[in-house]
Amino acid sequence: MAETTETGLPRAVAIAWGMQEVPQRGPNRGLSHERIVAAAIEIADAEGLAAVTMQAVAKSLGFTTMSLYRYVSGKDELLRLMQDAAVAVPEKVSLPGDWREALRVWAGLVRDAFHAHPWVLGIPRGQVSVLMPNSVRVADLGLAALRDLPLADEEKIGVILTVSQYVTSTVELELNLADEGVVAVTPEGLDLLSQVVTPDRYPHLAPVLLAGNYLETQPVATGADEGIDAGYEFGLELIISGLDRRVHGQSARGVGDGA
Amino acid sequence: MAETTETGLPRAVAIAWGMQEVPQRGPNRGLSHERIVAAAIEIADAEGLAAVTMQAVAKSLGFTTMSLYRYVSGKDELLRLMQDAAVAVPEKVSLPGDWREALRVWAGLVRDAFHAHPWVLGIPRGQVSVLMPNSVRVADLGLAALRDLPLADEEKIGVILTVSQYVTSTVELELNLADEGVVAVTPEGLDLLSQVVTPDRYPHLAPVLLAGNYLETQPVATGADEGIDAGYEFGLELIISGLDRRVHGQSARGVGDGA
DNA sequence: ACCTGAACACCGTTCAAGT
DNA sequence: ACCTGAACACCGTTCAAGT
Repeated sequence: MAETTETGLPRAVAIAWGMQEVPQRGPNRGLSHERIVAAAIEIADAEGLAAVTMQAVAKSLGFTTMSLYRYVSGKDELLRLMQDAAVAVPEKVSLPGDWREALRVWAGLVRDAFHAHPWVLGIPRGQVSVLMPNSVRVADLGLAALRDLPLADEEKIGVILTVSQYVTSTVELELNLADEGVVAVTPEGLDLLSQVVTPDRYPHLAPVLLAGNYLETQPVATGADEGIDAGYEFGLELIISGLDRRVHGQSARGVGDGA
Repeated sequence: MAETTETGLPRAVAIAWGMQEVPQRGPNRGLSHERIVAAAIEIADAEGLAAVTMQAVAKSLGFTTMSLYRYVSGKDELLRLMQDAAVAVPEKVSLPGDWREALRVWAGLVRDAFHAHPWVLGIPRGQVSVLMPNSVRVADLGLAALRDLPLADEEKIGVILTVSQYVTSTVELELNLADEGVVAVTPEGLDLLSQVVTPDRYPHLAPVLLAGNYLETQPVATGADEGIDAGYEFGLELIISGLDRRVHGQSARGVGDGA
């Protein structure tokens, strides 16, 4: 459904790759896709995604709101461009030789990008394109990390999708907790809650909640990042471990070679 | 930061558990939290999240927009209540004895819930509470699936977080592709793209893209669900496999120290 | 007490007009 | 050609007023 240009690509993709030429010739007071996206990102970094309105972006550039529409078909398109620009990864990246370590580094790069621009996670979904420049770059790096693994291309892509999805949702959860604040639950609140989260209705969770292990596991409470990072690594290692096992041929099928 | 009621719980949590009493006595023409949330969900199911405006919800109930504000502090709170109500899981669920199979079933329940109300994924983040009724229910079931596993409570919670996060992002990706449509890329578009996604700049991805394996792996193109489901199961099995290995005492890090 | 009516500030987007 | 000005339809939310 994404509007396709005469080039056969979604407009945002064409723009991001610099293929959507701005006609030129005329006054040209200096507006461009790049400047618009950069201004929008600056606002998002400073004041959050909600502050990114067409009027605010235009104003910060010294233009009227409507001038933006000559470069961007609407706010949706601007958001897509912002999203891709924000998940940039360092120009030079050297990945370790061991695929497990390389995958950890790669996951860390993705995670860092989200930490640098957390508002990316607030962009309405259904607007991500795997064909945008930075998505392509990240995918390429991911495949590089798995270079030596005896897997089919489709499987490698499956792995990097799984890992990047995992990283995404981990950061998302992290941010949710950070501003929702488990702190919002006072001891009295917990007391009240335990009247309704009873062992007979929630036999497995109730004991954990009462022991304080449920909310404590949701980090932030301590203010330290330890809990968060531990949770992040826990899941990542689960995936890596599962992949390791699969590669060594001892999944459900059977036990393989002794290599 | 979430506004806390005098009960010591976030307002949305109190409402969802039925602890936020509506004062009563007076005209009372029949509005209630439940009816408002149900009406909003009906609109979201039929026309998408964007169609859920305070005015639309009120109108569908035959009330004025402002009447809603007596029950709900604002749209944010309404969205939180909708979210929790939407991820409901069947009343009676029997999980298989084997934890691997139980985890698969559990993940499937979560996945079904998102499929039934895909707009849930469009709700702005930072508004999820793990203390809402259905979240608690789902967590309880997840712990039930892991009942017999020799893991600490914190670790079990880590596992169900990892799995539910994975399921969430899988469905999200799936929906993105469904309405973004890889179809939007014509053969000419792919041609154009290959001029910029070159083997020298993207050594690992370019060959895959040219072979058609990149976009094909992103399903939908075929219209069949096979690709999607295969991708979903691939990642899930990776996690389960990793967990299995961990439980059996041989993590990826210490491959050397045999079982 | 519950609900309404009118109003406010703001948003994305259009269109015709200026240079 | 690029940009502006005025205007439109819509949104969430407020406040004082009705019953």
